[in-house]
Amino acid sequence: MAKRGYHHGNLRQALVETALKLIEEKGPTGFTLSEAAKQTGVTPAAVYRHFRGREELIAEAALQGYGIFAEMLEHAHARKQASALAALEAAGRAYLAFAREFPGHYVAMFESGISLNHSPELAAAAGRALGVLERAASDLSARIPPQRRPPASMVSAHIWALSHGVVELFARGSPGTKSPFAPEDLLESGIAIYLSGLGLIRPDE
Amino acid sequence: MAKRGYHHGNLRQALVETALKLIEEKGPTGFTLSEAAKQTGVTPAAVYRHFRGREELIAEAALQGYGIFAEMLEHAHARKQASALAALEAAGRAYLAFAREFPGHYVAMFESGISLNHSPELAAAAGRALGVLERAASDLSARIPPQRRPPASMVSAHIWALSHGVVELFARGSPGTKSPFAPEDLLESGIAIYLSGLGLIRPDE
DNA sequence: TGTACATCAGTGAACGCGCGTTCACTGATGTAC
DNA sequence: TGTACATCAGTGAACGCGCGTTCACTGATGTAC
Repeated sequence: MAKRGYHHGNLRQALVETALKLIEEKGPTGFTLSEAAKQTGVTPAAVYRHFRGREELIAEAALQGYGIFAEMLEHAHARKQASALAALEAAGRAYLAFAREFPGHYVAMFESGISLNHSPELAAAAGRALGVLERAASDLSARIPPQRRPPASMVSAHIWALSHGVVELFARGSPGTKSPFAPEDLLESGIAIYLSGLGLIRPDE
Repeated sequence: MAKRGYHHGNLRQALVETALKLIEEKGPTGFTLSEAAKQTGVTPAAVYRHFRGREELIAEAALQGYGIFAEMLEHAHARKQASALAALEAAGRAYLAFAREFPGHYVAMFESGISLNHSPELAAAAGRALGVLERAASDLSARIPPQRRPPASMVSAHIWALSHGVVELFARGSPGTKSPFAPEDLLESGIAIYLSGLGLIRPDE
C-alpha cells in the first residue's frame, strides 16, 4: 500500500506491520510465518526474500519499537525545563502511552522472549531507550544529599519495574482487569509516593 | 512415578508436571499437546482422558500455582506479630521466592494469557492469593492518617506491580540481565522507598 | 525516444513432517458373589 | 479363596491439515545504448 516498488512495493515493511497486528491479536508465538505472509497478500516463500525466518521478523518489529520508544521517552524527558520531577513523571506517562498506542511493538520488545543480543542494532536501540530513563533518574538523584542517595541505576530500575508491572497487570485484558484504577492513575500515584519516599516531593501532590 | 493407579498411576498430575517443565523451558505456547504427552511417556490420545485440550492443561497448572502462591503469601503474612511493615516486606520476598522456585507456575499464571474467568476454581484461587496482598496493604493503611491515606487496593496494586515488574525484567534471562542489582535487593529497596513515601517508615532503613 | 538486456521480487508447485482429534480396541485393575 | 464380570485408562492406527522450506520459474521494473 506504500509506494509500490518492484512488485508489491514495500513488502518488508508490510510484513512487519502485519506481524505487529498479529502479535497484538494473538501474542508473539500465536501466529505462523505463512499466516503473516498470507495476510500481507503474498506467498509464504516471498518472506524469505526479506527475513531469514519468523524470529528475524519479530526482531525487526522489536527494533522499530525501541526506536519509537526512545523517541517518546526523549521527547517527554526533554521538557525538563520545568523540573526534574516533572520530567520523570512525564517519562512514566510516556511509557504507558507507548504501551497503549503500540501494543504490538511493546509485546515484541518485552514479551517475545527475544534477546537484546540478537543483533547489535537491537542492543543499541534498547540501550538508547533505557538510557533516557537512566538519565532522568540520574538528574533526580543529584538533588538528594549524597550520603542517602541511592544509585541512579537503581532508581531507574524501580521506575521501570513499576511501569512495566502496571502495563502487564493493569493495562491489558488478562488478569488484573478487576482493578478499580486507571493504569495512568496507578502509575502516577505510585511514582509520586515513590518520589516522596526519596524525599523529593512533599507527601501531598 | 507416583502411586500407580490403573495403568500409568497418576497421569493427570504427571501431565501437569511435564507441562510445567515445558512452560519453563519454552514458554506457554512453545510446546504442543503431543510433545507433552510424549515426554510423559504416553500416547497423545491419552491426554484427552484428563483434559479437553492444551488450554485446560495450562489452566490446571495455573490453578495449582495460585494455590501454592496463596500459601506462600499467607505464610509470609502470618508473621505479622512483628509489624505490619515487616509482614508486607515478607510478602514481597515471598512473591519473588515463588517466582524463582516455581517459574513454570508463575508463567502459567501471569504470562500464558489465561483468563481468570476460565473457571470458577481458578478465579477463586487467584482471589485468595491476591486477597492476602490486599489485606497486608489494608493493615498498613490503617496506620496512615485517614485524610492522606490512599485506598488499600491502590497500595496493594502498587506493590504487586512493582513485584511483577521486578520479576519480569530482572529475575529472568531476557532483557534486563544487565542490571547490577539482585532482584531481591531491587524489590526490597523499592518497597522501602515506597513505604517511606507513605510516611510509614523513617527514610533510613 | 526506442529497443535489448539485466535484475531480482514474488510465484506456485512440491516435499516431508508433526500436529490435533477420532475411534474401535485391549488389557490391567477393581469388585461382586 | 477363587472365579466371572464390569470398568475404564491408555493404545495405535487413521484422517485431513497447515506448516516451514526449497526450487526453478516468470514477469515487472530499471538501465545501457
